Amino acid sequence: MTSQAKDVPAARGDLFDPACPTRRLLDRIGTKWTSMAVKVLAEAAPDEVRFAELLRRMPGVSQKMLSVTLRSLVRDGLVARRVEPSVPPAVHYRLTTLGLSLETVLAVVRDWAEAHMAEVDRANELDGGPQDPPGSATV
Amino acid sequence: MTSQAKDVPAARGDLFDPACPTRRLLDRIGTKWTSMAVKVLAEAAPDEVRFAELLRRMPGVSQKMLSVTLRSLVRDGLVARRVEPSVPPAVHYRLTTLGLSLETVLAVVRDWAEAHMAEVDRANELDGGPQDPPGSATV
DNA sequence: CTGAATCCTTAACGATACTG
DNA sequence: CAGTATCGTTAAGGATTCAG
Repeated sequence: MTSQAKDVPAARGDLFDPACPTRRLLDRIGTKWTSMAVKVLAEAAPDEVRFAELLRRMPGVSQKMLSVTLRSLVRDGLVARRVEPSVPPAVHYRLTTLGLSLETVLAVVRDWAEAHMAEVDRANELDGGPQDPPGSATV
Repeated sequence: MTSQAKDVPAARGDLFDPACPTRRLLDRIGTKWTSMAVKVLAEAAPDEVRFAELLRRMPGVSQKMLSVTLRSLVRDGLVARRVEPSVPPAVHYRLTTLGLSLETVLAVVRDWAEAHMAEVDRANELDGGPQDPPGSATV
């Protein structure tokens, strides 16, 4: 649908490319439950975690969203899915090597967030708050 | 201001909190143009970059989205905005110290993306393609 | 030049109900 | 137990227009 444009400049670096890997990665880890799922699976690693268990360890997630999230992760090769042929069926999930390496990245994101998001919050409060900080040309 | 709640379970880790800093950070850098804006500003640092220059260095972005993106970044204290009182006005942007530290995180994300997104793509192709890879316990 | 305001389309997300 | 299907809401994002 969108791939047969005439020329698609692509300009300077591939970072501006619509197929920029960074952009696409951010699209994935930016979805609401992906990072949490990866974290929970990483904490359990190398053990597997069952669907219902993930549901329990991810407060707020619905079955649908967990299902959608896991399917994406499996499709991306970040999570492995193993079905135990019993009744009722038991499905186990675990991070692949690739998924584990991604967890490392998410850990960096987490560290920054825990270290600096309070600062971000403060900046926001000053902006919307009663204050009129000197030097702010709010106009 | 947010500290006088009754108990706020906070359960295991604050990572499951709806106000989880990681989740909120991902919401921000997950927006389409934020990471690119930060990257461009980081490349130019410590120099400032004007609005029109950013527009040029971020192919595909519209004036509206650049404006929205920059406003968010400024609100979050990640970017500083300086207005030169001339006609027509010239507005300069630069990363704050906080913004520069975030760029470090984004660099990690970028590195992983460039190193591993091809693998993710391959996993997706195998999934939707004609192949039935040996050893994949898809069941 | 720099931005804000408006309209529209798309997709993520949540709630719910149903199936093997 | 582990999903899928459907529906409705919401918000991100793009195109365009107007203004200081």
